[in-house]
Amino acid sequence: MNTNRAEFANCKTLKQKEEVEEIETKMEIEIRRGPWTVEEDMKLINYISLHGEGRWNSLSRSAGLNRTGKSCRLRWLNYLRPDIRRGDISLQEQVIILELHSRLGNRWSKIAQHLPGRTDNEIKNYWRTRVQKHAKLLKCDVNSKQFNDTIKHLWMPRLVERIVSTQNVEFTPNHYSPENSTVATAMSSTSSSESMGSSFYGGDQMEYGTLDHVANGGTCFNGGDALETLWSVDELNNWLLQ
DNA sequence: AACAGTCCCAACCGCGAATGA
DNA sequence: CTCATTCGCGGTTGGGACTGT
Repeated sequence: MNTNRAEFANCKTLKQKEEVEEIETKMEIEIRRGPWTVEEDMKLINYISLHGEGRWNSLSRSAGLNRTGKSCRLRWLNYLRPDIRRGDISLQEQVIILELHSRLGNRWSKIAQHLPGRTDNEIKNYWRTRVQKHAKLLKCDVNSKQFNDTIKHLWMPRLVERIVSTQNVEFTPNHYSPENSTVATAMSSTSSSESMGSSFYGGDQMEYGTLDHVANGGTCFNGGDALETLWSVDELNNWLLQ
């Protein structure tokens, strides 16, 4: 025991000191879990504003937070970051989520990259609470071809129709179809932002505008109850039976 | 008003990948 | 190269808010 004490006292490297601190921390302080307090938030914000992100475990200790590095990282990325966008998922964002999910599956962080200010957690929650709810109502699996077709041929066109009409863009039925989509073009006609990359619809070789363009573009619509007001369950079921 | 059921979202957990010693 | 640590992702859960009876 005394030998260890002496070793601790003599340790010189940062790594050694961090290890000692960690041992002492584990012995003396209970790691906090659960909801964050305002005080904890402030500590994290202040520390990151001075020292930047990264090295979350040591950051947690240095900032005087009795939290795991993981917990700090999550709190920062999903809640405290200054560029976080709050509020309902807009209609444009819904279209992007549905489209990207059909291509990428449950790769939430990849999908989130196309939605500035939205976190993977938020998109994941949206999918689970809103989209899966509709699959449940229709009594089909969320990953089934049937449900994917519903999204592709009914849900997305309706969303796009609503976006276009809200933006007062001239709309014809040809503006959106899964096989021949000019949706992004129509939707981005009021947008001033620059195109940033990925093709919007129909696979890698097709060029119908860009998702990022849509995400960044124009007016932001409140889409909170959009799914529920686009159609009734009966209407969906009738469509499925066709 | 009280209770039960459902919804929603912040936070946690486990695992694999990346990085460093 | 190996092992330990850290990071990031996707799945899951707990509990407060909301809604219906």
